[in-house]
Amino acid sequence: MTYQAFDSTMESRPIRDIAYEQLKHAIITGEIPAGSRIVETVYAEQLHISRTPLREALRKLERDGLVEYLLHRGVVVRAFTINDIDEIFTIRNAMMMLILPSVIENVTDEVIKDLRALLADMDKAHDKEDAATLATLNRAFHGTIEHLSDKKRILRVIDSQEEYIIRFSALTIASIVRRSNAHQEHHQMVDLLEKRDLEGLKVLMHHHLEESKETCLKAVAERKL
Amino acid sequence: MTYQAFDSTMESRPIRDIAYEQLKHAIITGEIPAGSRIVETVYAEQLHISRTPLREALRKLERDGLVEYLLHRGVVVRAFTINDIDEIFTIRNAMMMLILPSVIENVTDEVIKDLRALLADMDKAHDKEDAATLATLNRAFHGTIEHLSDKKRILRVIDSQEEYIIRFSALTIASIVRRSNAHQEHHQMVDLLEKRDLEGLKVLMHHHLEESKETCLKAVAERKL
DNA sequence: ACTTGGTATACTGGATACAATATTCCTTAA
DNA sequence: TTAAGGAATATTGTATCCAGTATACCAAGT
Repeated sequence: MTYQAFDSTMESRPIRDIAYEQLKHAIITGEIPAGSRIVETVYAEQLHISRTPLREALRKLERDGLVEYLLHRGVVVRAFTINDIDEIFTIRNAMMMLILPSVIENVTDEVIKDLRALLADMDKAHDKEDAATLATLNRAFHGTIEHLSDKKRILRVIDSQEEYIIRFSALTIASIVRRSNAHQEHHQMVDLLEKRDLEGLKVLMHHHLEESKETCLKAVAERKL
Repeated sequence: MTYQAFDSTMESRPIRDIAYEQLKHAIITGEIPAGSRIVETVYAEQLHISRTPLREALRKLERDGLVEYLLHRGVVVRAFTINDIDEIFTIRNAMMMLILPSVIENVTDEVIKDLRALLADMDKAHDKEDAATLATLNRAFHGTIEHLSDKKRILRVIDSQEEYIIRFSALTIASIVRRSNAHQEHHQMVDLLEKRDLEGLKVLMHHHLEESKETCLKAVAERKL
């Protein structure tokens, strides 16, 4: 954690949101280990903010389930197991299956073009083995597809898992063989989208996310997290 | 809304949680209509609390997606459409399908006994046409089944929809024919659970929740909400 | 030594005070 | 008359303060 909630350039959003994101990131990356107590005064001081916005951030984290609240004892960071990873991918996969019909419905040639442009960039990053860029582009790619859907609440569920997925995608991308397969699958996705082939896309997407999960679980089992 | 966050008997939990629940309830029931602004000072006064816990409650509601936050302009209650109901039931159904295997795994004869006892009470309420009691027992019944699963995160997703389901179940129970069918299905569920028949339970549960959704959507279409 | 009681300390819970920003409405000049 | 500018107001954003509770520690008695 950078231990600073804002820099000199004025942010256009509340400090609590910045604090929230920093804490969330720090927890997900394990920078603040599971079981740690988050003492309000300590973190408020480290982030150079007062307790009030920090507490509001903690309430959000509480709703996210990242921290546990104990009466008169504040919050502690919740443990994070292999089961969690499994569930997170499972939830994501199930939600994806639910929104795909509306994705197909709403996809336009315009979006296909955008996705192809993204794919071109991803090709480059893939050839250069630029994992960091590839990770970012991957997220953009999936995000673009997902947000074709107008199922707001389902998207909210997906988004609530987003941070984890970002964290984990680094693991899946680290696997060379998985990276190649995933890359191919991304191309196929756009093809199927273009053909408006719902069933094909469902099968492919399900497989794609399952493979990601497996790779990720394997990586974690090998203690790479 | 009762416009009072606590009574004279000391509560053993923070005011913010009480405020959170009251606001959530008021929003879901429509007591605070969609589009309303929630001005902190106004509601703090009505609930006889200060702005601090109220704001923490608002942050939670924000994470729930019940209110929308606008920079320097506070929160407004989000609109609630028929699509939302559709999605809520859809999410619940999908999540249910994901946890059923673990439900079957963890079910014990002890729990079956409890469920049968619940069913007996439900029989009575059903015969007496005591809709209110039936609604409560229904929730207990489903809750008992769901929480047999050890999929913590998936349960969290289900629980996040819980309030809505409670609200809507009043609508489905209002339908006499649906009430009867649902009641029968509940009995069948326990039978299938006892037999550890995963596939049968999946089919039945899926059907059960789909029917509830349809009944609910129909009721809403008839402006009963 | 071990337990018990009490006190000090640390921390959360909640209220209030102050600052910053947005909105409203009125005034004034073209 | 209307548009622009600018107080006045309303409301959020943040900090600080006080009170209440739990925990830790220490001392005294058994």
